[in-house]
Amino acid sequence: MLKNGLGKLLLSESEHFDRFVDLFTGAGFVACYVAENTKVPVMAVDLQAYSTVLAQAILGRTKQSNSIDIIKKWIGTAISLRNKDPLWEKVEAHARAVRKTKKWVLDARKLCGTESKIGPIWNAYGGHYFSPAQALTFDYLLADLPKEKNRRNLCLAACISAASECVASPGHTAQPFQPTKSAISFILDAWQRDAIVYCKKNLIDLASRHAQITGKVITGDALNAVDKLNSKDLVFIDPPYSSVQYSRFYHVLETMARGYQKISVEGVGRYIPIKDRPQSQFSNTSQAKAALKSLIRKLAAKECTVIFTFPSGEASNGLSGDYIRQIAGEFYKVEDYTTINGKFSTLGGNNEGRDARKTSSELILLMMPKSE
DNA sequence: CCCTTAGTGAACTCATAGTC
DNA sequence: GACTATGAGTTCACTAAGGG
Repeated sequence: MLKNGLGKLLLSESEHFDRFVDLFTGAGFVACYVAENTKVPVMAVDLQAYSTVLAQAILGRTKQSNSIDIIKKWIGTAISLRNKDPLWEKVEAHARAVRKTKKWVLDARKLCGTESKIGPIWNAYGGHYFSPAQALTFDYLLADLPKEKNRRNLCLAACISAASECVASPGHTAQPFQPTKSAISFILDAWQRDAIVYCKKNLIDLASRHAQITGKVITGDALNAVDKLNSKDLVFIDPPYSSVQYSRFYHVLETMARGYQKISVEGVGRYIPIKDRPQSQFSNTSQAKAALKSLIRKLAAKECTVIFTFPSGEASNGLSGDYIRQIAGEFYKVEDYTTINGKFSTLGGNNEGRDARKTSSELILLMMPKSE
C-alpha cells in the first residue's frame, strides 16, 4: 500500500500540517514511515500497548541508537542468566530430542508446566506458541530490560518483533498451531528459530531507524484521542475490518508489552481473561457503524483533515467502502483519491471453501473540512 | 538474458459453542 | 433469538538472487 501511491499522498499532504496522527496504528508502518521521511511530528494511537511500544521505538528517537552496546549489555546478561537456570538444561535436552511427533510437542507443554519465577511467557505460552527454549529466553530478555526509558522501549520493541517472527501460529496469535499431521511441520519450523538471533536482528534494524522530529504515542481509544486534536492535524484512519476483536490476535505480544510478571491463561488460544483484553467498538458488528460515524463527526468538529483507507467491499465488521463514503460525505468534502487494486493473502485459506488469496480493492479518501 | 529456486509476507473468516 | 467469543484451519503469489 505504501508503495502503491499511499506513501506519496502521505508525504505530500503531511507537509501542509503541524502534526500527523495515526489513529489505528497497528504495527506502526504508516506512523513510522511519516516520522522517518518528513519533518512533521507524528502521534500514533492504538488500543493495544504492543502497538504503541513498536511505534515509540521509532517516534521516540531522533538519532540512531548504539545497538552493539545494547546487545552486549542487555542480551549478553540475559543469555548468561538463562544458561545458569536449572530449567535451561532440561530445555536443551528437549530441543536435542527433536522429533516430528505429537509426543515431542506434548513433552514441551509438560516441561513448561513446571513453575518458573522469571516471567509470564514460560508458563503461559511455552509448548504452545513458543518452544521451551524460546519461552525461557524471552522471559530472561524481558526480565532484564534496560532501566532507561527510551532504551527499555527499544529493547522491548525488538523482543515483540522477534516474538511475532518466532511464534508458532499463522502470523497472529489467535491460536497456536496444533501437533496435527498437517500443521506439525509449522510448529517444528517456528520452534527452531533462535529467539536471540531474531531479537538481535530486530534491535539492529530498529536502532538504526529514528524519527526526524520526536513524536508521541497514546495507548487508548481512537475516539478519546480525537479530543486532543485540532485543525492543524492530518489524521490517518485505517480502521479494523474484522468482526473479531484484534486483541485476540495479538494477546501474546500484548502480554510482553504490558510487562506482566505472572498471568493466568485459558483455552486453546491461551488467552488472558477477556476483561483484560481491550475491546474495540470498531471490531464489533453491532457497534462499528455507530462508532465510525461518531469518530467522523468528532473529527469534523475539530476540523481535522483526514486520509481514510478501507477495502471497498463489505468487511466482516459490517463496515464497507460505500458506508464510509456516505458518512464521510455527510461531514466532509470528500476526494476519492484513488482505489488501489491488489491481492492480499488471507493467510489461512485453503483454496477450498475459503480463498487463500483475495483480490482487494482498497479505497483511499481524502477528507477536507467543509468550512474551507 | 532468461529460467529456476529460495525466501517471504501490513494476517482472516467460518462454524459452533456459549451467554444474555 | 440475538449476539458474541472461541475453536478450527493453517498461504501461495511474487520478487530477488543465482545459475546456465
